[in-house]
Amino acid sequence: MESSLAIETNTFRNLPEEKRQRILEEAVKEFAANGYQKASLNTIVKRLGIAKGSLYQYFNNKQALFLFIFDRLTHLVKDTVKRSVSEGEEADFFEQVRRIIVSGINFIDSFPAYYQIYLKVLFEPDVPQREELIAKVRLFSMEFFAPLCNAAQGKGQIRHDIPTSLVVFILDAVVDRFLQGYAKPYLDGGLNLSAKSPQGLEEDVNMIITILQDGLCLQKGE
Amino acid sequence: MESSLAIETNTFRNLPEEKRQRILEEAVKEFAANGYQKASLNTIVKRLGIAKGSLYQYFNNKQALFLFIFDRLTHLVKDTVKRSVSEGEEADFFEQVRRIIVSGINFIDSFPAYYQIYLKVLFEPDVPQREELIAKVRLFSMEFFAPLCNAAQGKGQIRHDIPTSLVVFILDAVVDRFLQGYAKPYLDGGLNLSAKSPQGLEEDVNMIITILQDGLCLQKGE
DNA sequence: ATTTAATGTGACCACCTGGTCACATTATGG
DNA sequence: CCATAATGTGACCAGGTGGTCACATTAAAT
Repeated sequence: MESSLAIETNTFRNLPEEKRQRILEEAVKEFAANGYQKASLNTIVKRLGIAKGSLYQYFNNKQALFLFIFDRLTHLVKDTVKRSVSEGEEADFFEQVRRIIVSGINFIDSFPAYYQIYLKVLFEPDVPQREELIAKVRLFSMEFFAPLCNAAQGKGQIRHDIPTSLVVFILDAVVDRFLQGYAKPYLDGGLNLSAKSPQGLEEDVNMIITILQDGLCLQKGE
Repeated sequence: MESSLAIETNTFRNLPEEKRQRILEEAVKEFAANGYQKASLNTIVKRLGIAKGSLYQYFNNKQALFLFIFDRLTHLVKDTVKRSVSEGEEADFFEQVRRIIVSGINFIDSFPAYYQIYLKVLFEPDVPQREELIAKVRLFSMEFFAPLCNAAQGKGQIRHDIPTSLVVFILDAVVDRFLQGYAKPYLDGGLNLSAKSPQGLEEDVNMIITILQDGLCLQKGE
């Protein structure tokens, strides 16, 4: 049941499922490879073997096609994160952080092209409604981390001499970079994340969590 | 004394200093605003009030102009970091990390357009020789952090149950993101870094260092 | 003053883009 | 079977790009 404010055309909605998927798949590939501006509708229609006019009967313009795809992206993220996190509702603070990272890895594995699009949007200046789009996806990490931190401070699980905003900032920085490094090897700082086995990844994640917990200094118990 | 492998033309090198600066300034502005691909040579020459043919007598093509500018960028980074760090040669590990962050802030304040170019290159897929260029700039953070960590582990300043590579990774992630947030408000996760006074920034930096030192857990002394 | 070399110039080129539209084709329903 | 609506089509458009080149202008050297 689509709303009447749908960004896509009735014509597109009435298309046979198979064709609709083919079109989206190809468009996602193109946007993932080239970002918004450099993505070429000519290339998309050429690869699909359909006329350009047809594409313009499915979506009013390039922007509409892109926004439709990004909307799917946010839904996919939402679902993936929820699935990974909702299980451990009452878990320890750092366990929940760990789950967020794992769900991020899962998302990248499941929908690498969509994650590419997210990265592109993040750093491409003139994608339409960029800030809103980023905010939509970030809502999960931000709106998720902030209450998590507050709760943890309440429960005495983390220190309260540091503002929540700074804690969230550090968590977000490390998590984001870890995922970026997993998707883009040249950003992993030599960790070689993309080539690691699930076990190897888990070890790295656990050590990162350990550092976040106890810091880089020598521990008293050692 | 330029090498004979110079990327720029003799004609450009013989230009009066003032004109050379004007041209570079305008080109830097354009690349900073639009990245490599979308930067327009037509726009540059229009703003400069020179003919396009002239620009092509200074640089063989768009790529040469860009590489010349990026080369200046790496030199500027090198100088800025060296100046900030060399003073505290024998300082504490975390103090040196703090200095790196401060020198990053200094660089962004001094050469905002150049930092913009770096960010663009970092996430624009088809800039020529992107990986080499990134590596050149990263060399400082990576090749700087790694020996720093090793030395610190030797001196017993940081724990040694965590591989150096992971320590470097976390440092790099946090430092990079902090600087990105300082330059791009929508990346600062609500910290509002770009609007803060130097004192405010210093406080944030110090708290981040504290967390890196001692972790997020409640400290025994509290 | 005259020749020669170095620079400056902008119209022009081929190519690509997002978007349009008159027309062909197909489906639908009476 | 036919009329009408829905869908598919690709040549075409204006606007932009990086790059070229024959020519004008200036500087240097003889």
